[in-house]
Amino acid sequence: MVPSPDRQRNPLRTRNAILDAAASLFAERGYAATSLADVGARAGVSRGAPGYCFGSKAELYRAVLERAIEDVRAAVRSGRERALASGRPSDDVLAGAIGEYFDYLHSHPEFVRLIERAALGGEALPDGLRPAVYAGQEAVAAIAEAAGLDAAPGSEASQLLLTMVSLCWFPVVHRHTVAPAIGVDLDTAAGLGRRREHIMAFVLGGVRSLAEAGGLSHTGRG
Amino acid sequence: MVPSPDRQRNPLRTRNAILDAAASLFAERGYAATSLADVGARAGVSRGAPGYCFGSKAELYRAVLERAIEDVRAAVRSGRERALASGRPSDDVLAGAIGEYFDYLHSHPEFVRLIERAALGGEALPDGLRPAVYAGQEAVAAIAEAAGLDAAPGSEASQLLLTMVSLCWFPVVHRHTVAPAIGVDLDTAAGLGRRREHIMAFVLGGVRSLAEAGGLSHTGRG
DNA sequence: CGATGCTTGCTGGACAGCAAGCAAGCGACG
DNA sequence: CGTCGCTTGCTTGCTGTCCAGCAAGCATCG
Repeated sequence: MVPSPDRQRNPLRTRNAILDAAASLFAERGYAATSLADVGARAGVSRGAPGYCFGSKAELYRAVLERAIEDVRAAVRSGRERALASGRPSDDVLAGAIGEYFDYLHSHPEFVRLIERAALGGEALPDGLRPAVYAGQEAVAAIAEAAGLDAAPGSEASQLLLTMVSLCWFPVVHRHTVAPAIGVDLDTAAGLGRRREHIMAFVLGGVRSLAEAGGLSHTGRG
Repeated sequence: MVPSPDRQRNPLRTRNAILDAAASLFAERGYAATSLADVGARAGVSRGAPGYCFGSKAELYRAVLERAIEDVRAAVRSGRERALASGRPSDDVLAGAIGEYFDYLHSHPEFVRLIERAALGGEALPDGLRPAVYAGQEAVAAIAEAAGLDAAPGSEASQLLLTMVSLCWFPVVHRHTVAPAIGVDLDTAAGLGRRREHIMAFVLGGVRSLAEAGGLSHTGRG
């Protein structure tokens, strides 16, 4: 790697370039199929720079995961605050949350792939996922507020959140495999929008039906 | 690999042993992180046998995927036939289909992981997935019958099936990651059962609500 | 029935290519 | 000049592929 003359020394910039490159490559190809040389090339640094900056490949992977999870945690928090500030009816807030989450995942497919691969495991140690738990708990609290449910672990709010996450997550991963095989188009903006609407309508309908049937503390609008 | 004296020559048995071993290893560790020597060891054959029987690693992977998809296609077909023969009300059939699919995936986590990795792609060519399309179309037809909907591509039946698949699929993959972070227990039989019930109730509620709101041709019971 | 010659299933050594990690080197900055 | 950030040459271990060889079966012949 010939150092271009205009490039100043900038450790932080290098570090972030390597993190970006590694994140995209790990997401695309997986941990085992990505070499440190590939990462260096995409980051515009030398073959050895990733190893130098992060000590080892495993450590680089950990750092990538940590940053990704911290990012999504920040997104959850900001979304929650916006929802709280809006003062809208709970059904609207719930619908808004679903739509926002759906859009967030579809504009960060790299994040989804990364986490998906980590969850499949085996390729490398998925430690350093501690912050993920906090992100999850914050999300449960947010959704419980929105739907007017109890936020305890194992509660209906948890189940509801898992349902929302499942529905928003799947189309990102299986956009080009299961979805077209089933006959759902997710390649066009229109198709994606239809899926989005379906999920929102479906979840709201399901919540309403659960509330009626199970006598939940769902407060409807308020 | 010392050939055990009792082991007779048996090409089919060897081939299947290699396919089994490769399927479990690819599912556990991914394509790139699995060596042909590992496959041979787990299959109880020599290091060179996988390469000899399948020509190349990529070809072995293709064969593994093909068999897995063929298996699930058979399962879909048999489930559909059983549902048709039962003559039960459509809501019951729908609920039964969801429950069966949920159980099928949870008793074949290896299949889920395999397909998930293939969908994430990049690791290897996900060709030979043509049979998957047929399986998908058969499943749409089945679900359309069950819910009394139109089975055309892009129809509500497709959307509904994708919803069912998403909900049943996700807990298998994220059983030890997202689910516990959110506070949903999927490790005990009781927790898994709760999730199962939640999904079934939720989908039925959603379908009913869609039918009421959108004026769908959902025929309720019949 | 036994011997013979060929096919086929499978083994394990050889080899080339690649990737991670190490360390010496080198230019820039303080 | 010393330190820091990074590069580059090299080592070492692993992996896919090729291939020569061996042994089990099978058919044909004596």
